Amino acid sequence: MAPRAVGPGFHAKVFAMVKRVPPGRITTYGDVATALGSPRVARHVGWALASLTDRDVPWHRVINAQARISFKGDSVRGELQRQLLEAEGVKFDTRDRVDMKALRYRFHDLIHSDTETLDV
DNA sequence: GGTTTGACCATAA
DNA sequence: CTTATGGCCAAAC
Repeated sequence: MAPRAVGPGFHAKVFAMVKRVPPGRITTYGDVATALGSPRVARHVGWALASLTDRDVPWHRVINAQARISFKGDSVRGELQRQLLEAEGVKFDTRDRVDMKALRYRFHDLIHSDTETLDV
């Protein structure tokens, strides 16, 4: 694949949004997508990051709603992401899960917190 | 310009 | 808990 080196449009928003995430914090694709205006574009968020390679975008701070690292096929990226997060102080659970409730970074109050998943 | 795909999410079983 | 299915939308082919 040969992605463009310039801002493809939607990706630009994703990149800018991910750049907002402070170190030691994590966020989910859905949150980024919601912050962009539509929670349905969650797939594009990850897909946009897929085009990333060496940029100022902390893609490793973006995980899925399951509080786990998502990767389809190449597990190498997942291991790398885990190392990058650990380097920032993010601790992983025994099942490779992070404390989303505490580390989840919210871009704005635009996200509905109606459904609170009470687990554990 | 139609088809395929994809680092997802929510819901159901 | 895990697995399966549908949906959603932009970019790549």
